[in-house]
Amino acid sequence: MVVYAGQGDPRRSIELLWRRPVAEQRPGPKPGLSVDAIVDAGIAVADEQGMAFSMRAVGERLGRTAMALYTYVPGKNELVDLMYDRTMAELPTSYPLADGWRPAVTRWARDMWELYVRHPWVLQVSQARPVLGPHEFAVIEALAAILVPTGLPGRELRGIVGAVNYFVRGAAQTVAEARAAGGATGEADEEWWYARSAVLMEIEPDLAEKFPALHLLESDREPVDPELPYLENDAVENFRNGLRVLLDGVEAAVRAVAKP
Amino acid sequence: MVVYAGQGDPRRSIELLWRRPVAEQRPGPKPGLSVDAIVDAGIAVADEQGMAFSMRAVGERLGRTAMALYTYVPGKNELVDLMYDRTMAELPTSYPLADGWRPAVTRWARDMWELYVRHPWVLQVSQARPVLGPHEFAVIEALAAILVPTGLPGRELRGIVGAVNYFVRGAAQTVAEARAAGGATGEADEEWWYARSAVLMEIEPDLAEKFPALHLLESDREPVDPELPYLENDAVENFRNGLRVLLDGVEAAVRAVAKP
DNA sequence: CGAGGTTACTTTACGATGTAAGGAGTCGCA
DNA sequence: TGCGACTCCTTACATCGTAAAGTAACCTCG
Repeated sequence: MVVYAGQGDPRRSIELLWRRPVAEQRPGPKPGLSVDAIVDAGIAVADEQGMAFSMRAVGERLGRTAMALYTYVPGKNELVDLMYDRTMAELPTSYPLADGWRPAVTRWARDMWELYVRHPWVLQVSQARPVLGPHEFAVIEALAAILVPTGLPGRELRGIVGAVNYFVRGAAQTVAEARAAGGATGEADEEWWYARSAVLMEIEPDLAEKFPALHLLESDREPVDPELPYLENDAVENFRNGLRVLLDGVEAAVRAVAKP
Repeated sequence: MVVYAGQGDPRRSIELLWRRPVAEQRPGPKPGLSVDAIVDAGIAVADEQGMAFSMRAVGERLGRTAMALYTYVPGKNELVDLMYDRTMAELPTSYPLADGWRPAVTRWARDMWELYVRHPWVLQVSQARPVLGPHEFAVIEALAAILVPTGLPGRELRGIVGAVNYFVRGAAQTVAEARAAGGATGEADEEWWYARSAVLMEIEPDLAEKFPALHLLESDREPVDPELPYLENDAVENFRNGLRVLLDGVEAAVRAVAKP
């Protein structure tokens, strides 16, 4: 389930995201909950159960029914937006530039990647239309602030920011979903892979000849970290090497601007 | 809804994917449907309604009930796997290398990008655990076959293949979801953006000062194609520039191997 | 202090969804 | 001719987001 950013009333959504203070001293019973409490509960539930968490589960965690949430939040979509933005607050808002842009971007990417792995459901919030919350802005600001001093033009910068973003997201998705799928079925990566590749080899024994380049691609594979499961090792390796290549490309662009 | 690759019986899944021929001349009534017909109908419905299509809708398109499908296909997850692999068959299985790897990879990326935009639901099939169908293999084989002749080592190649993949997926997701969200609500990009940015400016007037780098990032924006809606223009621009940067990185790696 | 209106929260209910269970009809082969 | 495998249907269930309406708590104003 990909959740699209606030399709309801834009004003209500944005006021919630930016925490417009609600008028105090209102008639009626004291609120027993708060938007913050609901968002926290939502994140906790989503971390456990993934994006397919239910409003009932969030309510239950707060000792309420699902419908109680609708007093504070217009619907599940908007709650997810709030959860998304609150999650982004876990990241630093700036990175030291003492050693230049490259280590800074690398650290930004690693932090982002770790956040995705920590909160895999975030990967299922639609990227197309930004949530437009304060912390989402801050995260991209942090990356932009690293790259702007390179002197690259806006067009170039947007391409780079996009590419780094896409890359980190994709790389993280690989681990996150590997874990989620394993967790859901209780099946470890190795078992999953083994069961399938065994059947595959039996049904299609000449795979290696049919896809020679792919076979070559899988050569000299060495575990980066023997503690980690199979697919995760792959993902970590791909993240490191892929990011290096990508940043080499950025370096070329930066050099081209520095010495025209 | 992210759909995880075949969590059911591995043998059944893989036999379906590789179209193990079913014994003919079986007792019982003649099958009125076929796996192929169901997969086609599924793709058609998913293209219209997205990944949240229902088994009932697929059945209806074939003049059957939802339950009729379960005779041919174990469940929705497996059907999605089949749809995914069939979709990958739309792509070329090899690219000419006459002009070197770079234009070939560029074309691969563009073809892939267009496929994602054509079938946005494909973006929601989990990447972590491959579907392991013949056409999925063929698509990665095509990319690998372009890059293997560069002489790069396996580790490096995997990083690059991953990065290109992630990048294309991410870039495509941006357009695809922009369209899907617009299509779902009947709301054009411009309206969506306008409604939100107006409220945002009203509530948080000093955005530009709060996020200076972001503000700079948005500078000198020119529509690539005036026919296209707002967000799509962005996406196309980001795709071009991002891919160029990424391939510059690959070029650096290739040169490093060529002349050590 | 008491009435009236507003708010917090609950109960109930509705229309989706994926799919399990079981039955009705159809056909090949003994 | 009948048995058993097969296709397809009907019915049913749990689960989901959330609409509607009711109840009880509480502030404000007379």
